[in-house]
Amino acid sequence: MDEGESSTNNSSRPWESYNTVFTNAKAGMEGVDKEKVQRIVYEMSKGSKYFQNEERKEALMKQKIEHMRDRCAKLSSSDLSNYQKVVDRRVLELEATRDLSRVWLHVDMDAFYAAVETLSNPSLKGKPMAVGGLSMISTANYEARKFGVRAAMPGFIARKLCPDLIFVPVDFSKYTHYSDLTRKVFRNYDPNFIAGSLDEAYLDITEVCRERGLSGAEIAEEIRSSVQSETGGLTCSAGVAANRLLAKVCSDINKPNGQFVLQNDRSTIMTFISSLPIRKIGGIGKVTEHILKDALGIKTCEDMVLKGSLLYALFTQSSADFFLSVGLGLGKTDTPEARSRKSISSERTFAATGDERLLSSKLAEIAEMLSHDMKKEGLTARTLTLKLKTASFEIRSRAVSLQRYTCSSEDILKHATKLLKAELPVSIRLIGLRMSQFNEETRHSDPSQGTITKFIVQKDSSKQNLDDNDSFDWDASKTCLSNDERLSFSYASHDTNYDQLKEDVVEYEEQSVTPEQECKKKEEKLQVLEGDAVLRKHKECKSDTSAQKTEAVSVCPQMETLVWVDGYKCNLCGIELPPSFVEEQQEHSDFHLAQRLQNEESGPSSSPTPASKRRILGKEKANSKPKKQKPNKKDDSKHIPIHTFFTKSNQNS
DNA sequence: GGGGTCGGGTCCC
DNA sequence: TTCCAGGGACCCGACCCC
Repeated sequence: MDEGESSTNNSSRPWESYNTVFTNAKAGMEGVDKEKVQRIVYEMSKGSKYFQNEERKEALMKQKIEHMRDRCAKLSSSDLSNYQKVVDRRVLELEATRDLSRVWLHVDMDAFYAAVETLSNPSLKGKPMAVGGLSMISTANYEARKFGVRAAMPGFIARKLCPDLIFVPVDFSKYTHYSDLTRKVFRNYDPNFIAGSLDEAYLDITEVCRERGLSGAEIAEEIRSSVQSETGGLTCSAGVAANRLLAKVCSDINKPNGQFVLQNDRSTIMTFISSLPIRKIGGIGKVTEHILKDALGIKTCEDMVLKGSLLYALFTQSSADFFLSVGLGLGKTDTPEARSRKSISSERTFAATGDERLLSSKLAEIAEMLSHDMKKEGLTARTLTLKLKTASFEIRSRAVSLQRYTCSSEDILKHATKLLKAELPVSIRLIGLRMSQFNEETRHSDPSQGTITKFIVQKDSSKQNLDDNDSFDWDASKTCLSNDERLSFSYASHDTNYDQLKEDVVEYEEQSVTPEQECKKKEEKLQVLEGDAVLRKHKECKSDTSAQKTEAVSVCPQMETLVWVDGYKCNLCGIELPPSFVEEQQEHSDFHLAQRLQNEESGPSSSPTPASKRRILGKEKANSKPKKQKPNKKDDSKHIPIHTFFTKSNQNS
């Protein structure tokens, strides 16, 4: 690109400075006439609202870069030498963490969605094809990529680039099915493999290499070949390296249907890294690349170390640390802790409108979708965020934290409407709703509950045809947890729940609530205690008041003894757990025992307290609460490197 | 000053 | 003809309250 040039330049080739993600080199796009693609994308975008917004963003980025250059220029040599000392110390510290004992493999399916579609419709073979629609493409096959068509490109531009392009609508159920097949293969090599998405995974193949006396390359060959045969022809690419960051870079090198192995040897890694463009690193996107290149002259990973003092001078410590570790070829080598979802959202794009009635009906639709998804996952949350994209592509978000956890579409819509009304009048093309700040107590019992829920869903649904192993593992990989991890996690949470329960009882006694609030609270309590499985049952009964009462009593037994009817059905609350779920059944029995103890101790009126309410309550109690481990902001458990980089705040400048 | 919250931004698939 | 998605994570600065 023409770095110094403004987006409003008078060049005879204005498209050259119109940088979109579509012009980046991607696998399969080597022979593409880049300039032609760039020109067509530019011509089709020019003057549009989208284009104007891109220009606005570009201008902001340039401003940021200028600002950084200024600050760079103001650094004295003594500043720099001080920062260099910091770098030297950090290099030593980071080097000390280098672990060359592991062998990581990153598998990435080749043009996954497109390949699946071709598999189910062989007539598409050899023809340029894209999965998606005229507004957006999810992925394109390699024939289409030759024309410059690629993922995240609007379909109407793709069609211009490739008039014969065939569009196939997205069908996630199909991709999930094939993804499951690949995961069956991965599990044989690493039962705790990390699923990055439907089409990629990280496997720690250290043990399998050692046990079978095979090299990483041989295992990679074997896995790729198994994936191909198990799926009936889907190909994938693999990268093998000492850590996940490098393995991911490697899997892209010989794409498609190839592999690349980077030896676990420091000097080999340093050589590899030395010329590696920073954009190849996961987490360094378009913006970060430009900032590093244009403001600091950093183009390769090696430059990150060479210009370390500038990085520590201009960026926050965590960003600088990440850059430096990239420069040293370091990455995660551990199998990460469980990663649970932090938010759930739903959004829809439509033809821009300022019509209040239309917008409110869209809002209601989205609230309904979100509520449905939350109920499906047994989640309740208390922070609602409204996202709007205006007709001019400006993105706004407005959030509100509620008094209590909810998942009801009425609650969501009520608060979302307030947020939206405050923004009107405005022409909007997208509305999104997100719920976050989940009920933590529920969250702690989530891991095993996911499995339980699955069981119940399967039992309830005659349409389900997945076998148990498949669906369980699909769940596990979604939350990045192995079955073992889920169990241990669940056990750990058990005591917490009981302690929590006792505290909630005490706190509840200090409040007065309306019957309606009590009902809602009961709903939360049920989740705290038993997870979404019982909640589901409870909700089913909710429409019928008398049934609800019966249910509420049945889940709060006093002194009965638990018996597993037919080996799987709890006589006390009716929850169903397969006989093979020995530990879950035991855990469930423990729950009833705890409940009995609690009832004996505090009497029957118990209900949780919303977090906000708890804060208002006596500090003593709040403090005595077992503190949940708050994830460290620089937590190493993240297994997918996603970073956003911020410069240090503008101190006195 | 620390923690919580909100809003904007970046990145990934 | 059609005119730039949707879901999720994380980071940071600013602001507010205690």
